[in-house]
Amino acid sequence: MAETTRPEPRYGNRPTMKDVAARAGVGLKTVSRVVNGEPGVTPETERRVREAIEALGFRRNDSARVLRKGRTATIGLVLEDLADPFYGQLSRAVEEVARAHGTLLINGSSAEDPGREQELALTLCARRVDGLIVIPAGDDHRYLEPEIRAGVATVFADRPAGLIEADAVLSDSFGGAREGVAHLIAHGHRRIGFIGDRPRIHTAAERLRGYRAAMDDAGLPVDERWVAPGSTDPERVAAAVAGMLSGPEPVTALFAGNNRVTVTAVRVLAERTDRGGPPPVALVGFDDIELGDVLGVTVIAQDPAAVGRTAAQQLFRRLDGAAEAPRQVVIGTRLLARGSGELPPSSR
Amino acid sequence: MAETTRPEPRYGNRPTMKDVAARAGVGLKTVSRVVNGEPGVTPETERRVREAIEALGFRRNDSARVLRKGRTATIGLVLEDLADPFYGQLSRAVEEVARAHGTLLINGSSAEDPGREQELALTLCARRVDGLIVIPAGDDHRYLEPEIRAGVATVFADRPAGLIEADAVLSDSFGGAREGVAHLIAHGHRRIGFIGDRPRIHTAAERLRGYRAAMDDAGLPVDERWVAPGSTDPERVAAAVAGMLSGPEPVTALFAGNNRVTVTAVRVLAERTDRGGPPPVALVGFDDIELGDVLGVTVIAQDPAAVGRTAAQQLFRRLDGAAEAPRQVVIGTRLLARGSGELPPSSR
DNA sequence: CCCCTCGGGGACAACGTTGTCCAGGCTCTA
DNA sequence: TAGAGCCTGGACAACGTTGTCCCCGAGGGG
Repeated sequence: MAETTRPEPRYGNRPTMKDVAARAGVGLKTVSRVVNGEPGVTPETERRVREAIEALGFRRNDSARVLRKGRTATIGLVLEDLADPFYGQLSRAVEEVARAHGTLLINGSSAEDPGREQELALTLCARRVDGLIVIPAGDDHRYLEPEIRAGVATVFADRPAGLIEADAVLSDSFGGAREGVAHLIAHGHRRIGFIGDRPRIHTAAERLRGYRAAMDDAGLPVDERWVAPGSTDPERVAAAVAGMLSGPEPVTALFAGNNRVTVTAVRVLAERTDRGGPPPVALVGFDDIELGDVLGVTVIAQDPAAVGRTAAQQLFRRLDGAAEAPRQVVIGTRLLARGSGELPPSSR
Repeated sequence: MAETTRPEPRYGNRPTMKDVAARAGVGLKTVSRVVNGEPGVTPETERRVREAIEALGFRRNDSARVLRKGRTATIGLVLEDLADPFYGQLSRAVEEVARAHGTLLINGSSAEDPGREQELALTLCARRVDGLIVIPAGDDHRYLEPEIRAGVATVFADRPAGLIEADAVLSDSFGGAREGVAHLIAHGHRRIGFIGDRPRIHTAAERLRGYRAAMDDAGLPVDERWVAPGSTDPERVAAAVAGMLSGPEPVTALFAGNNRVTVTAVRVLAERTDRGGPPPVALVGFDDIELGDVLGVTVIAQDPAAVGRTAAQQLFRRLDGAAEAPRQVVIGTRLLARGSGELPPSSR
């Protein structure tokens, strides 16, 4: 027994090209030629090889292929939570672009945990993805520097990179929020509440900045009790809404900083109305929600598919060798007026 | 120049263990020992190796590792459309189980195209995933037989496998639909419409069967004009709804066969009501939708996360060597009464 | 003081594929 | 008919890692 290694079940003992070659009575390289559609094989030989492949149920081992060729034809996408429709659509758009380039996509969720983001991104690098699209959870991406230097094309989406220079594709959070709040002001509101995600998150900070800019543009003061940045946890959001609507000078309108906040706000406001309670409160949300049209919720709509598509296209441009300086692309937002944002201030 | 091959940029010339070994002044295997936390390395040597790793930005090449070890620590998930919240949640649940097992998940969308399902599944097999979870788009999975025989653990989710024996985790489509339709009957409806997905899809057929069973249980006849299986395309669904609500004997209630149909139905019915039109129509949908509570839509709720989690757990049981006969697990559904399903029949 | 043991470290082969190079047989032409 | 290609097919090395085996040096006991 000269046999040495053989560690485990070994892919359940799959046939290799060598086995196919033996069965077809040809050389190893000839099988490789057939499998890869390379020229230089007689039809008769090819037939024999294909027969053997069929009979043995052979399938080429891509790990070995990758090792030899140096390219994996794979890109990675690190996102926040696949169960969030926003990221689902974004991911899907990336997948389609990848597919068009004959490339496989691996996506994973960071669950908004910077540590997990890093772990995931580096795992993907160890698998030697050709490129990486990252939707940041953290705000320090220096850990990616060695990878980028080693040739992993990297594009950030939805939020910019932290502490490194890199391509990024973003939605216009600042402009969108400013427009949404201005819309409320145009409909007569003066006391407007802002409920957003943690300001450590770039988009959340930008939206808050847009809110303040719109108020400032109109010469309106901002009472800090109207501003509630923090987690998107439904309980926290519900409490914030309740807080802003109580007291001597309640807000007459709300701006919700993202789709999860909007959903909770809609729910809370609906309960309030069901109880035959106080007059309705105007609402504009950042990012569209499903059935928003039916519910009559006015939103600043982002285009997650466009963000994903654009990021993927930029990534493939880099993979094709584009070497310009890193650039930021901003995807515009659209105000969809559906009723909730056009309510006049209640008379108290 | 004895150098021969060197095909392409080669991962951008990443350092290998050999480079690390050279820099640290140790043997190749010693680096491997450090990287894998194997015993038999002096602290001093380990320190030198780690320093070299850091300095060079070395990261182990998992392709080579996989080739050598024979296990990829990767599973694949073939689903229909990642942008659909149902699959997003399912995928996320699978991801969490995989993560707990130190395994990476690769998911891809078949776009409901059987050809794409097969292409994707076989691509994943070529990458030597250890296991595969498939949400079928097609109804013939014999193409997977060689893979399964070769040792790829395979579990089907949401829909059973076609023409092969395999584990499957399903929602109770038949029972759920039957319960939903019975609910409408209990609220006085006699003419109930069914709008579902293409009956080639197993779950769609089961739900239609559940509809018929409930009608039959109550001794009610089914007019074939009330039954509209087909695509979930909004236009088709809208037309079907319109058709059922017109004519001399319109239906007084609708059962929607899945979340996409429900969404369109809600939208169409809302428009009808906005126009101050005819009396409301009762609606029960299969599968929950976002904000269904706010909208007051009665649904038969599935638990996509439970389906995904259960399928993943079964997969890992197989990977751990479980060898019982293939088995089907059925996850129950829950009726959530929220108003739309409790409306009485309109008096015309 | 010598031998034996033990433990750290290194040489080597092998995983399955693909790129290079060459051998042999064929055809075509001078 | 012989020489010059051309076409088919195969031998071999290399990709980066890990498993096996062995060597060498230090330390302890006889």
